[in-house]
Amino acid sequence: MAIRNPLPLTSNDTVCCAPVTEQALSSQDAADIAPVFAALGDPVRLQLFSLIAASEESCSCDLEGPVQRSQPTVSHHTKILADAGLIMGDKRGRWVWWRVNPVRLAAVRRVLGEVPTP
Amino acid sequence: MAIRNPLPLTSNDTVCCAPVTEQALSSQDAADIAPVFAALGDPVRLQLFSLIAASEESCSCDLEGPVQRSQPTVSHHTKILADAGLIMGDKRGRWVWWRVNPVRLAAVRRVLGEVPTP
DNA sequence: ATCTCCTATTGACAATCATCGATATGTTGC
DNA sequence: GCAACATATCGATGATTGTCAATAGGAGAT
Repeated sequence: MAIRNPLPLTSNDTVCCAPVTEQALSSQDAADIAPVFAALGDPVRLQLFSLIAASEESCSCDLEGPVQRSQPTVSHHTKILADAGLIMGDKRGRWVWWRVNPVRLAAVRRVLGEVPTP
Repeated sequence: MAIRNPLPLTSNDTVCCAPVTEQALSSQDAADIAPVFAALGDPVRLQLFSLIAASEESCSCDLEGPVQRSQPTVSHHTKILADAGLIMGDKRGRWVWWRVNPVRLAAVRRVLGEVPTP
């Protein structure tokens, strides 16, 4: 369940780029970050992400019902969310438990120009 | 240059849904909001959006250079960003001047669970 | 070991999308 | 009116994507 890194994070958890409201992105940075937004850009994945984000942990078996998609399709979408670094999976026994990656979520917010909390 | 409304805003500028960190989205809400993230999910569009967001106003003629795409392609992408409500275009003379829609941008941040600024 | 259950992968297909050349629309200046 | 320019639309094409049936991989239980 390794996480590739389309939105690079430095070791101290800051983000690669300044908020878009402050500085335009280079083509390279845009190419790195866009997949994270694309991951949230599908209705099924956005709902899956919200289901996982709204509770501490979610089993995959709890996700198929709400989104009304087949098991392979849900697995496909969780993989895309995980590759984007937005969620992390933890296999315990037969189940995979998903939770959001709060650092990545904060990074996405910051790219959108969130005012830093003082 | 009318704006369709995939992410409904009420008259008082609040958002349709609670942050995903607080409550999961319904299928309907996810379907409404996903196009906004999809609009940011293309590298060219994300860079265009950042170029527009980083300055008060941007002429279309200033956008083709940085993203290295043809005029029809840039026009296509600005239309998608505008349909998502993320940018607004103002035609003055021969040029269209683009600026971000701060309300919509704040709404997107809020969906991602931004802490409300007190 | 075998059976059962949960998840991931493969293969295929229809649908959507990004891209650009050509063209249309509309505006400015002469 | 006419020429020049900025933007939008159309049509076509190659690439990507969302979906599911079928199958494989792995973990617990008996």
